[in-house]
Amino acid sequence: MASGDVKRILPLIAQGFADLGYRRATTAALAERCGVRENVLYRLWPSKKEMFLAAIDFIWQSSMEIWQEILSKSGATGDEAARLILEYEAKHHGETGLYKVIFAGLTEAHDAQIAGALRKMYRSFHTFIAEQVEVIRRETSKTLPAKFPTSDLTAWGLLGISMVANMDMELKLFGARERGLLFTQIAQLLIVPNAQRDSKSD
Amino acid sequence: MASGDVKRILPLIAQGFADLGYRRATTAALAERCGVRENVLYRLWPSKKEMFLAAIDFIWQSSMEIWQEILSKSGATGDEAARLILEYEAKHHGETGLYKVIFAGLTEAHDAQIAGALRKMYRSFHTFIAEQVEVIRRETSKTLPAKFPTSDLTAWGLLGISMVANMDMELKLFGARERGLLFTQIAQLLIVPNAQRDSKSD
DNA sequence: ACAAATTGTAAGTGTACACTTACAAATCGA
DNA sequence: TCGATTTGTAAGTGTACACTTACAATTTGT
Repeated sequence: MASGDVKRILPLIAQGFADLGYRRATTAALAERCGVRENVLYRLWPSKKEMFLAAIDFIWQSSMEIWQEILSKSGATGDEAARLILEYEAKHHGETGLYKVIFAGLTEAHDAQIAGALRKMYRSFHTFIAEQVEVIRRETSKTLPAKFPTSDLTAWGLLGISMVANMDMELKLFGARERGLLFTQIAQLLIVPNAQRDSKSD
Repeated sequence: MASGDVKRILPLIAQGFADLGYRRATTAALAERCGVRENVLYRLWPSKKEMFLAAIDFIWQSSMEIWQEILSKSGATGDEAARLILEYEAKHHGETGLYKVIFAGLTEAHDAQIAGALRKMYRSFHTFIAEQVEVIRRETSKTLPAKFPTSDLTAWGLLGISMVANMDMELKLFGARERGLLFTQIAQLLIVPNAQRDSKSD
């Protein structure tokens, strides 16, 4: 039955798009990775584009599940949870292929459907992060300085950090050490106002 | 003569890649935009890839020239200069097609030459920004708090901010207003430690 | 057990693309 | 002015790709 096949095949399709990008992920290549013939894929989706849209959705859901799990494991919410997610991202960043697919999708963003799918995904992503920032700020309960960015804006900034981190993995710009610092030092600075509490004049 | 032609044609090629991305920018489409036949392009460059590499270089140089000009206009260096560049980026962001080409290149990063060209470009970009951050920090001459990111790290963070800003332009994620704040509030926070000097308890 | 729907295999089809060839028109160097 | 090089035009070529068709092998419902 179709739905069973989709469950087995979709992850492989998604990985294919993540590895190869949209254009290089030919239907033949995708089929081979799945161990089926091309027409089998076309029985599950009407076109390559539809396969890609399904892949975006799948990868997004996978990423989300991982984060949710991290959140639920670290006694409910809070600073600790955020730290765990950041640590996880610093280490396993890009493992799900989320950003690879985003990069692939960006060059196909002239297509309204693909742009829409990416937008939807990225906005959920943003909302999720902004919520975490909110939680942390409520807990630390310091009054925010004037002109300190809203958690909304901060979340976009954090997404930006993730973008360079992933570009680094793609292009080898700086390396794992600095990538880690990006997720800890810079992220801290954006999230809580008192990251600079121990101000020493050396 | 060839070199004259390159001067006229290369900007159009670059714009073509920026508009269409690597794969969709077919040699036929590029030729038409330049008002010449395909084989004329192949008399200037041996392959499409070589055209793309030339385009990367051209766009990078154009961007650099703009920034240098801004710097030289605003009485030497300093906070003012940085503010001007940030303001310029907030307004004209993506006009040169720099980021579009980066996005296009990222999906072709499996090719060692293209990856190399992007890496080189991005590293120069980073060096330039890091230098500006350095200058500003020296001028404000406040002792940096412990664990405050180095100007090097900060520069990567700022590049990340630019990335989301450009993704926004591509996908319409948030809009011009927040894009502006990204370049002012968030950037300020990363560059100087005392962005939160007027801490008011509302 | 047997017709009907589903799955697997293999071979196309049309087209779009990177890149080439052939050759006429113009330009240039002497 | 004339041979040689450069420039412009037009028409290919081979191939890789999205997508299809035909049909045999299975599975399924009754």
